[in-house]
Formats: sequence, structure tokens, C-alpha cells
Amino acid sequence: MRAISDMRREELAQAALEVFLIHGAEGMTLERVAKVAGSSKGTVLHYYQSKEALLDRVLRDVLRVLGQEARATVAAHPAMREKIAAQISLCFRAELFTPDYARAWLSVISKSPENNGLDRFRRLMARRLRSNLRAQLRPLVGATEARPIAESLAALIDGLWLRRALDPGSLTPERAAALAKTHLEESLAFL
Amino acid sequence: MRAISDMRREELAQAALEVFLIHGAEGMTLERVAKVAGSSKGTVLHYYQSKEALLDRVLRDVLRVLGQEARATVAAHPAMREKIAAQISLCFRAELFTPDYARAWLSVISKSPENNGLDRFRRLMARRLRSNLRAQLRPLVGATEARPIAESLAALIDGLWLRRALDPGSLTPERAAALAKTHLEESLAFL
DNA sequence: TATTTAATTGACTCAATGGTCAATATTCCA
DNA sequence: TGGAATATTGACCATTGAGTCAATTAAATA
Repeated sequence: MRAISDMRREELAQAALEVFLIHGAEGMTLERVAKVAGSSKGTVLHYYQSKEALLDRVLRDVLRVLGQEARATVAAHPAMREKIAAQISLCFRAELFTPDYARAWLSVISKSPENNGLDRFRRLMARRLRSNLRAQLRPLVGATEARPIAESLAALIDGLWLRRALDPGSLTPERAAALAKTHLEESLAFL
Repeated sequence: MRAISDMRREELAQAALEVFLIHGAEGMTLERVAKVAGSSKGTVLHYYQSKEALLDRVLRDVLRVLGQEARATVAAHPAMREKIAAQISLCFRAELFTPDYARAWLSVISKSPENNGLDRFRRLMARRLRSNLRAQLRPLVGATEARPIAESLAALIDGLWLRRALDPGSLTPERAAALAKTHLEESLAFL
């Protein structure tokens, strides 16, 4: 029967996500995952061939959830200006822009040069953000201007996430979103 | 005699810096440092009580060099506008804004939450940049406006460094500096 | 219920890394 | 030159974490 083993796999993935958010990609050790799942390292490796496979699963889950939210939110804002603003809000919404997520993200990018799975994940996230921003800017300012604005905005967003990871107390989600939106407004006004 | 042992210490610090720039803080293993120095792990630990002590030394050296350059360059540009531009240029000058330095920096910040030495270093760097930017903005736009502009600019700079670490090919030093300066100009123009 | 199938465990190996230490080699100087 | 101080080494140890595996336990089913 698949059902039981699938449920176990699910539980383990859930535990892994939990550990991942607290300890990052590297700190997500099999022991910790096993402990959170109330199981043993052996069992974890029974369901996932390797730590890499488990991490893949975790990242895939995260990616899926983020993707759904993003599409839904952007679709809900037909006007272009609002679409971009919505896109920015999405990046900094309170459930996502937490110290935990920010640290986890930092751990992903810092290991990304040595880990294919993490690198793929990172690239996907980066590409998704950039192409969304560009696509939404293009009708407003044209393709030529859209690129540098999207580039700058993406870098600013990265920097704000970094700060959230490192000095969580010094930056609220609202303030981060406000800074990004201000930057966008100024870029648009300047043309 | 101090002289000889001091020279050895120096050589080891040099080797450690080299390894640090290639492999980051974590990847700076005693074995690697010893190998580069043409020595042995035991010798490294003879001169530095621990890996932490060695890393401290490396970071202190980096900090000293960066501080000197920064003070000199900024002092050389008496006009305020130019001072800020010089400050930005300094962040992205070709010798510094290399993939190696960017990756090393990334490794520092990613380990910073768990390592006091790295955290102190990171905070120092961040504080120095921010306070420089704020100090130079204040006479131009007043204290109230200076803060958010400096904040935003600092985050953008961080984001650009991140990109340099992760996708080195996609961002030249000139382009990075240009993006940062554009952001600054737009912020100033918007007031 | 007996047998087969699957889940679970913990002890094991292996590799990497920081760190200790006693033995050895080198250097200095009286 | 010979002994004291110093430098150097490599063999050890401890820890951590991934991954293996055979033995045990639990579950399903004929």
C-alpha cells in the first residue's frame, strides 16, 4: 500500500521544512529532521535516498507555494501600476518576510555556489522575480527602460531581505515594502 | 627573537587571506592555509591559537586596508556630491568588486549569525558604510531625508554585491556603480 | 494464524575538520 | 661547539554529519 508510506514521506518533508526554516539548508541535518519527525535518521534515509533528495523536496514545496501565491495575487490586480505594487507587497508580506525565512534564504544563496540543487532553486526564484518585474514595467516605460529599473529594484529587494536576515529588528515588512515602492516611484518619475 | 616568528605569522596570515578569498570563512580550513603557506596544520596552530584567532587576524587586516582607502578617497573629494559619488565608486572599484571578494563577503554574512567574530566584522562594515552615506547626505538633504536615502542606498549596494557573488558575469563594476549612482540621483531629484 | 512484506532502528563506516601533543629538527648564542 | 630555546611536524583524538546495513518490529494478507 502506498498510502502509509506516502504519509510518512509527507510528515518527514514537513519536519524537514520546519528544520530548514530554523537552521537553514546546511543546518538541516538528518538527525534534526528525524528528531522533529519523532523518528530516526535511518527512517529519513529510508524515505529519501539522500539529504540532497530531501532538500530538493523541501525546496520544491516552497517553490510551489510561492508560485501559486504570486500568480494569484498578480492576477488579482489588473492595472499595471497596481500589479507592480502588488508584486512588491508580495515580496515583503508579513508571513514571508520573517527572520526565519530570510535566514533560510540566506543559507540557500550562500551554499548555492557549491550545491546544484540550491543553485537551481536560487536561479528560479531570481529569474521569476526579475521577469515578473520586467514584464510589468515594460508596458509602462518600454523595454529599454524596463530592464535597468527591474535590475535595480531586484537588487534593492535582495538587499532588504539580507538586512531582514541579519538585523531583523531594524526593518519591518512595511518599511521594506515602502522603501522598495519609493524606489520604484522615483525611477518611474525620473523618466 | 621575535623577528622570525613574526615573519612566519605574517606569512601565515597572508596565506590565510588568500584561502579566505577563494573559499570563504568556512572553507578557510587549517589544512588549506597550511598548504598554501607551505607548512603544516600544526605550525598554523602554533602561531594562532585557534582557527578563530586566525580568522580574526584576516578580518582585521581586511578592515584596516579598507578603512585606510575609504578615508583617503573620501578626504580627496571635498565637494559633497562628489564625496558621495566617491563613496559609491569605492564600493565598486574594480580591485574590490571581484567575484572572489563578493563570495568571501557572502560567506562572512552567512556565518555571521553563529560566529561572533564574523558578526562584529559585518556590523562594523555595515555601520561604516551607512554612517558615511548618512553623513554625506545630511548636508545635502537634511537629517530627516538622509536616513531613508542612506538606508535604501545601502540595501541596493548589498544587493548588487550579492549579485556579484552569485552571477559574477552579469554585472560589471561599472554597471553596478552606475546603478547605485542613478538611484542616488533619483532620490535626490525627487525631493 | 502463519507467512510474507514493509517499516524502523541503531550500530557501524567513512570523511572532514579543529585541536593536542610529544618527538624531532633547527636556530641562537654563550 | 654544545646546550637552551624555538620551530616544525605528523601522529593522534574528538566531533559531526552523511550514508549503509543487518536485525528487529509491525502490518497486511492468504
